[in-house]
Amino acid sequence: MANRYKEFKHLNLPAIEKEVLDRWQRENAFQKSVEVREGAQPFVFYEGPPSANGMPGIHHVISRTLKDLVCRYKTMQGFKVERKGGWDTHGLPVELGVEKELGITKEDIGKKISIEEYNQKCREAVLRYKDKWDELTTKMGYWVDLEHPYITFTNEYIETLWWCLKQLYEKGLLYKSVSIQPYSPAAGTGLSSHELNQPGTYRNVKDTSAVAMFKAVRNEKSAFLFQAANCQLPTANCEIFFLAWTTTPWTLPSNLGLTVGPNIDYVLVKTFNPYTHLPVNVILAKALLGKYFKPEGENGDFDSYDEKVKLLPWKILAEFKGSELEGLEYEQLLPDEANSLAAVQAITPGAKPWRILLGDFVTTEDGTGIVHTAPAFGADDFRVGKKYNIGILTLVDREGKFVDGLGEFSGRYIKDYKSDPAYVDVNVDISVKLKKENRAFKVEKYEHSYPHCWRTDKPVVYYPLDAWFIRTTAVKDRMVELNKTINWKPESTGTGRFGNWLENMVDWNLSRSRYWGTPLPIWRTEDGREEKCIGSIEELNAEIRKASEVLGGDVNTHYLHNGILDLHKPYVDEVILVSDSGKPMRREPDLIDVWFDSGAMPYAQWHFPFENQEKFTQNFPADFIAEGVDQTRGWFYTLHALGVMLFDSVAYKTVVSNGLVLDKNGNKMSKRLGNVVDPFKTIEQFGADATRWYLITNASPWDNLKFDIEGIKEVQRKFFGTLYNTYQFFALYANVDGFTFKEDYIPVAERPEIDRWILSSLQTLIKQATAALDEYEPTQAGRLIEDFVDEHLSNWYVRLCRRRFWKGDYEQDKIAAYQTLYECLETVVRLMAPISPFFSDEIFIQLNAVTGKHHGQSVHHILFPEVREELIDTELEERMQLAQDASSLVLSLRKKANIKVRQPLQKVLLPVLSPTMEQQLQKVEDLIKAEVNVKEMEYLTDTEGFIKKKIKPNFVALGKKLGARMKAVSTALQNFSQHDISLFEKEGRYSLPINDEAVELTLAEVEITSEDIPGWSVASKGPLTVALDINITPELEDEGNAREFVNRIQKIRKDSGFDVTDRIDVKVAANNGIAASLSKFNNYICAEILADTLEITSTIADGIEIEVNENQLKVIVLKKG
RNA sequence: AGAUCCGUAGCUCAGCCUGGUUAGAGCACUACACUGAUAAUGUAGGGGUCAGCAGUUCAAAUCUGCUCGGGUCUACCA
Repeated sequence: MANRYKEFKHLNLPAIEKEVLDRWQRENAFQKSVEVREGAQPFVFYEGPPSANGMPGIHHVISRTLKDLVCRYKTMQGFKVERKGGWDTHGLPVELGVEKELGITKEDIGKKISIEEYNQKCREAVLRYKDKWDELTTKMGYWVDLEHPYITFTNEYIETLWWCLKQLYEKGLLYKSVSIQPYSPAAGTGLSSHELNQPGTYRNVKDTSAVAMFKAVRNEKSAFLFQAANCQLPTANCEIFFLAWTTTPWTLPSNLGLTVGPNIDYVLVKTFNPYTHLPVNVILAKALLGKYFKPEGENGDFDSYDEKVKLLPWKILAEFKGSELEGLEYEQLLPDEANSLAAVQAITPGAKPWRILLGDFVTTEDGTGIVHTAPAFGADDFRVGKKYNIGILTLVDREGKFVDGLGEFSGRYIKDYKSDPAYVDVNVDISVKLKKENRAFKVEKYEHSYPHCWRTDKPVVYYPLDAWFIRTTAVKDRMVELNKTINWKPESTGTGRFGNWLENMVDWNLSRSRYWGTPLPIWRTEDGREEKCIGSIEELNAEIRKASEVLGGDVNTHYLHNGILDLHKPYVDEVILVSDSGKPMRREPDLIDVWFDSGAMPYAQWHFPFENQEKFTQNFPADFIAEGVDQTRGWFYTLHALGVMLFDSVAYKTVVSNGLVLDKNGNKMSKRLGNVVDPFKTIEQFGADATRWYLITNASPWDNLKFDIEGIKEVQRKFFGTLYNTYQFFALYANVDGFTFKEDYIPVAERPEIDRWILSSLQTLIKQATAALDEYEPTQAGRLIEDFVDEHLSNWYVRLCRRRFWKGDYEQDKIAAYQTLYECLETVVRLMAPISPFFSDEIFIQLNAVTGKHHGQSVHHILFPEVREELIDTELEERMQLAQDASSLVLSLRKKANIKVRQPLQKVLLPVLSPTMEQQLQKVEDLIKAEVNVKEMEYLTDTEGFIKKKIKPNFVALGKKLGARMKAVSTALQNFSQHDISLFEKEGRYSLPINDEAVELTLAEVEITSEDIPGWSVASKGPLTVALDINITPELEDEGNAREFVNRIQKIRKDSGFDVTDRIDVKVAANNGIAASLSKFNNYICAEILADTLEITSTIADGIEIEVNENQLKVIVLKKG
């Protein structure tokens, strides 16, 4: 055991961290922190896998600090906390990165580069920055198992994913359907939302838009409309039309419905068709009348309507809600062979098209408030169409041209996909046709923002594509229910963002048309009648052999010998399986959403159920996970969905979602803006500890953080600097006195007031910090620790106790001081260890190296401090607060009178309002006197006429009782005389007449404070008032001089580099006044400055010039020996 | 467009859940002081329509509604 505490020269956090890191590595500290808890209750943590194909940024440091501190804390709480690292390795960003690097596009795959080579490139690229990530992980002190991470592209991982998929398949939760997705006819491929969100894809374009007229069918349901239109007889003039607007007239042949908003007001309007000038009745949203009709035309003269005058007369015939229109039928707009009822029903048996539907998505911002609905070409359309079973028509092929059976339009491209100079816009032709047929109410160019394919620059369309779905909607209620058991931090994310998301859930579209990812393990016959879902490698290999036997030829010959070695494309696609009826089956070509990869990590990280069954059982569900709030609908969702579907369980019990890291101006960090903060540089410069402390204490994790390097500097200076100094102070004197905590622990009750106070505060801190951490509020915990170190420990305890450490002999009081300060330091570093693991460990080790109080090589192996409730003394903490306040008040009075603290003063007057207050103050009297340098404290109790008092209502206590009478009482109290107040105090109660009614008041319901002591200079804060006697007697002046002189000599000692224990001889030349002071206090001075002699003469030759209260002196200070 | 979080001093934040009468810290700035641990600290000073409007209440930074501004997620539409 060392016998001296290490004394540092400077505080150099990065250097200390490097040493600590080396030690951790040497001693396998992380591994050991898990091992020492062998057999203990596990605390389960899941690491959300990052993707290592990009560089880590500062925002990764915050979420990882959060994860790390919780895990460290729980370890210190006695739990066994394993943390398996992981890597997310599939997905589009990887593919795009590779394509960029190789200078190819998706079309080149299979041509310029084989899928095999392409995927090989992806596999290499995906862990490109793994080293950088590992480095950051290590340097920031994030303890996570980097040796055995799970990697999503491995066969084992994928095998578990397949197992999961098969479970879902067997539960009937996996199905194939169409979904409406962005599709680029020019490129012949679907686009992901990621691709659609590339900059520049949304562009303002001018399209031909048309308000088409859909003719209502007259029947029982629609009778009320025809009645309103005054058409008792079926005449040609009596036609009613629904108006619907579209910016894509090419979708009109595929129209199968019209959607209205149930709560939107619609009107039936009598008017003329502006193109054909035929009288018509039209229906549209009331709110949009102004778009089509001028106010002057309302109730205009229908009989003398002139086609040349552009003013349409119009008249509202009826008004109704959208909900009243539900189910009404209309005539098909552009009937043809390809979109006949027979054709529709051939695709969707039993479909009932051309009806009015209700949909919440309808707005009255544009168009007519009636939405032309073509299920194939819009996600909303598809959804509402499905609900009403109106069928689906896709009259445009994958190249973007009309199919056969549409007469004049067949074969024409809906947009200029071929860059044909002779291209004629089919949308215009459709509009012209409508105009001619009295089926267009308004046709115009319309400018709007429309997405374009980022590769071909051609407009994207929404198009039905085959996709596999997970029927999450089937377990929606259960997911909602279980979500309520999850502890969300902050809570609002769980109930709000996540809760709402669950409420509005749609089935999970799993399909991705890509190359590098987990293949969907489903094989199908060509007619789609038979299919097989594969759930393991073994099963696949068995099926491979079976197919080879049944189908013969060279089917699967490559895979017969060793089985399949890589579950990725292209290999799985070469495998042909055989159906039960003996037909060949090919794999469904899709890959699955990478979110499935990460959502299945609780199972796949252990290769469950093929291995580690017990391990899995012990580690599911997680006690805690944490990621950025942007993962709410990503990882948090997929984990939850799979947990519920596979095991009817939550996947995590607590989830903390942290906010974003913005730059100091509140802008999002991006490479483009050049405001990204390099985490390596930051850690290099300021240390991981200060960075972590700053990130955690500056703002709650879920608030966005405005990252400012100045904030880290402040943390470093203020918190770590103060703590470091406190330790240095301790080490300095403990080494001098040889304190090694070998003496018995002095019972706290036997220690001085101030020791009991700091220990009581320390217990309070432990209690509060523990509570905060238990509630996943590390910000609170950090701030509490900070306050304690700064306010209590350093600026009060150490400041007031300084003398106890360097004065006097090594006996009880001094030992008590050492024991107390030691306990504070050691406890503080244990409390802060989870947040800032390096410096705390260093200090802990240095302390423990001498005292050996703990068995353990690291603060991270021992237990978190436990509160000793019996040491908490609230009264003591309160009176110390009084002492601090009183001192502060006296100092401010000194300041006002311009009397420095070194000048002793005679007396402080303190009016006390109760005996308790007096007792409390008496106990801290010595502390106050020493701190403010006064000789006596006098308590004023009999105060009438001497102290001026003030009374005001205790609003909290009185509010409920008085209610509206509060104001009157408040005014009455304001007018109380000194006599009234003292009467009240004497009686303990007062009867106040308010509005002819007596209001009884007790002392507890008012606050009485002393305000003034006539003739004295006073200061007050709350109930505390102090007055200071500022007379300086000659006696006091002498002492002031002596103290000033001591101060100067101490400075010389320090400047001369003397040791704190060196003895000196002093010679001083002083004029008469000062000389008298010095000689009078000769003994005191010698004791203070450790001088054996203090010689006072009239002159000395050289020596150092000093000034004592405006007197010039010369001194010679000599070190002895 | 919807959901959600945020808006308090020049800056970073507390206080809001549970309403109570002078709205607090720290940083920065100015002056003075203290220091035998201190890169600290103390005292004093300037600095606030608590984003805005309306409501509830004896009383609103705090509760409710609306509006504005910022962020994020989702959707992107006739």
